[in-house]
Formats: sequence, structure tokens, C-alpha cells
Amino acid sequence: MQRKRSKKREAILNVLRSTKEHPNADWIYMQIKKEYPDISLATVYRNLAMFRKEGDIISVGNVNGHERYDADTSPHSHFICNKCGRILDLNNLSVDKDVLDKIESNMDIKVEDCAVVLSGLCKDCKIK
Amino acid sequence: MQRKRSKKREAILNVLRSTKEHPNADWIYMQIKKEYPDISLATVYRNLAMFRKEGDIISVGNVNGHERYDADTSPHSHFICNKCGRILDLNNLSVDKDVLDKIESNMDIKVEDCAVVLSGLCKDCKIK
DNA sequence: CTCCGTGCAAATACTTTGCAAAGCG
DNA sequence: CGCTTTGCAAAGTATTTGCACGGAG
Repeated sequence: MQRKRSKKREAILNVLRSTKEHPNADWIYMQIKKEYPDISLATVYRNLAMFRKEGDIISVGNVNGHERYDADTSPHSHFICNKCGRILDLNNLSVDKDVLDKIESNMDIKVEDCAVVLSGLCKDCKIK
Repeated sequence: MQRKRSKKREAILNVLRSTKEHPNADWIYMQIKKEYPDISLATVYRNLAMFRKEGDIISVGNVNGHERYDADTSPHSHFICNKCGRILDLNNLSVDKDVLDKIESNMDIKVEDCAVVLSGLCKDCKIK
């Protein structure tokens, strides 16, 4: 299937690229709605699925039943707050490539991706 | 709430403890059904949720919309096959505790858990 | 006797899909 | 014009919950 240019599709990617919220589909939907009031939630879901398949975005994980997305596809890790659901980037934590290579040959598998996810309490939630 | 002893509840934990499948709720349900034909899927879900809250089991992640569980709560990592959904244990891969401690103080957060999940193709699916 | 645990069925809630209309190239 | 993208509403589906009954202590 050949991709065409679409303003709404680009808007979805732009919203995701210009936030550090690691939002879910509905949050993105509401942002786009400000500029394109007639957008449908289905369009957001459809395009997120497409972006993910194409490798333009990644899914951080599912928090309270909501899939959370990230447009930063460079190797980095995440921290998820168990209380408020906030997601933080951890840029200095990742698994060495040669460690992954070693696992690949030891286990006789093909490793395509590696996700490190910490969880606990964020700065704010820790206090309470 | 005070826990009572229940044969079905124990059966659920036993099934999970005696398999390396990292199964989902439905797989466990079908196993228990052999011994207790009148068990309800809701009971499996209820008890899995309870076990997870108590820390007796962990969730490996969600594969194709199915939450997958593991009764092995010792620190270890997992590999998920993107094709067949199989989950393998990786016992020699984990994040050092002092690395986590450093992140805790640097980011001013409380880290309660750390999950490393690789994904790709398993031995069998790699061939095809 | 008093709660806890369970089966059953209905309710949730996120996500996906079918279809006809609109839009890009 | 042909094929892609979208809005709308309906469908899907894993999981949760309300309720009344059975069971353990």
C-alpha cells in the first residue's frame, strides 16, 4: 500500500513528537481536535497503529488499560509511576548491544527489540 | 481483608508455578477446569489480580491483548517471540541494583520494580 | 453464625473494523 | 479517475463487577 500525505496523519505524528507526556490515543485525539474538530478517534488509532508498524513510533506500555506512545525511537528506557501514571525518559540506561548479541547466539533467537521499564513512585507521588 | 484457604485459589497458583509457559488467564482457566470443571473464569481473574497485588506472581506483559503471568518472582528477564507469542526466561540478564540506586537518587524517584523485555523471533519462528 | 470465595451473567472500556463519502496526486 | 484516508457507528474482546449462594472457620 502506498502512503499518501494527509494533514491529520501528520498532525498526529507532530503532536506526539512535540510532547514528553508519552500520551495515549485519547490524549492525542483531544489535542488534534483543537485544530481539526472533526477528527475521529478511529483515525488516531489507525494512524498510531500504522506508525508503530512502520517503526516511526514505539509503545512504552500499557498503563491502566491505556496504551502509551513515544515518538522518540532512539534506544532509551522508561520509568512509569505506579500512582499517577506519569512516564519519564531514562536516557542513560540501556542494555549493551554485545550483551544482546551474546543472548541471541546463546538462546538461538533473533532479538529485534529491547525494552527496559522501571516502575515505582515519581518525585511528586513519593512525598505523599 | 483476611484471606481464607481455598482449593481453587491454590490450584491457580500451583498451575502457574508448575509451568514455563508464562500463560494467560484463559490458559490457566482451562488447566484448572480439568480438575474443577465448575470453575469460573472470573475466579481465575480475581485470584490472579490478588496474587499480583500480594507480590506472589508478576505480569510479564501483554501479548496480543492477553496478559501473561509468571510465578517466578526472582529477578530475571524475558524474551517474547513476536510471531508465535512464546515467552522465554533470560536468567542471566538483569539491571544491577547500584545502577537502579543511582537512577533513584539522580531522578529523585522511588524505583520499586525493573523489567527487561526483549522481543524478536524465537528459534522455531526464525527458521521460517 | 459470620465473612470470604465463587459462579453466572451483565457491564466496562479500550480498540478495531465495515462502509460510504471525501481527498490527494 | 484510482486508490488512500476518514468519520461514524457498530462490533469485538479481554477483563471487571454485582449479586446471591455455597463454604470455611
